[in-house]
Amino acid sequence: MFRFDLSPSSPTPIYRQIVDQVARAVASGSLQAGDELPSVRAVAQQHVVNPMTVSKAYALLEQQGTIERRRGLGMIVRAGEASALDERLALLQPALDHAAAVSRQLAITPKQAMAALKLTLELPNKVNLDE
Amino acid sequence: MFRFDLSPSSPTPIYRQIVDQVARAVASGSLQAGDELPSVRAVAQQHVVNPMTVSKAYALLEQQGTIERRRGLGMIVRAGEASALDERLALLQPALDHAAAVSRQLAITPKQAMAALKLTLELPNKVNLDE
DNA sequence: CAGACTGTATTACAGTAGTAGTACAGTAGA
DNA sequence: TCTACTGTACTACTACTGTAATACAGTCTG
Repeated sequence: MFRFDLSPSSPTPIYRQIVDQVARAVASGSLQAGDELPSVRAVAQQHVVNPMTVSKAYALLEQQGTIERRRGLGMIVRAGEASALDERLALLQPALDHAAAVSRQLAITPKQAMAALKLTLELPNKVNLDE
Repeated sequence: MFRFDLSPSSPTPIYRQIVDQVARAVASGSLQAGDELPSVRAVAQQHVVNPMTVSKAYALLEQQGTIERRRGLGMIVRAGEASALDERLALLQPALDHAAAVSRQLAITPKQAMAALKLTLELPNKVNLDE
């Protein structure tokens, strides 16, 4: 069962985080057509958010054709295949653009920024706050 | 004269972007005590935002002791010295954490993500959207 | 059928961010 | 003094995000 990683302190709204994470999971192949997503109530309870917030995200995803909402049954993924690497990289690009802009603003050299990212990427056990 | 790089499409509120960018510029030494910041009206006009939004950011910065607001004269930086590298890296860390989380969600390997960041960092002429 | 789950609808509210427009007060220079 | 800049105050508004509580409708299982 898919697991969301929601960060209330992020400037990105909760519902947006849900939508983005499902989109990414589909792009990466973690989620495939036919997979089930956790129920509105389960997500709301687990992440201590209002069910309507989760429902709003799922409504958007349904609108995009990514999932199908089934009253009484829950959500099912409808999207097709995982994306190629270049498409996935395009989805990563905004985050990289931001990190690059911030490092420039901080007068951090590319080399230093790269070293820091390398550490961040290689510490999967570290609790990373998403978004 | 300091130049802001504001992105209306970012989830980060405009006033927050202003505050963050001044903080980063001070940390990097780009802005030093005694430097002047552009006026509320100039920033508002240039970036097509309401002057009160800019004023709000400046008010926060004054509250933090980073700047001094002078009616009729404009803003002056009051903060002290640039930060050491490790402090600057700490300011970059949230952006790296996010990029790392997104790359994981997209099943992009560390090597691929690093290569993409390298390209992003080395294209200063590219129009990077901040935040 | 009852119970336990599923998603939805509804209403009203609160907080945050941002806005428009106007006027006031302060500063500096001609 | 006038002009052109400076920041602020104020009011009311809009848009967005998220919430609480409740009840309804749908599905499945024992």
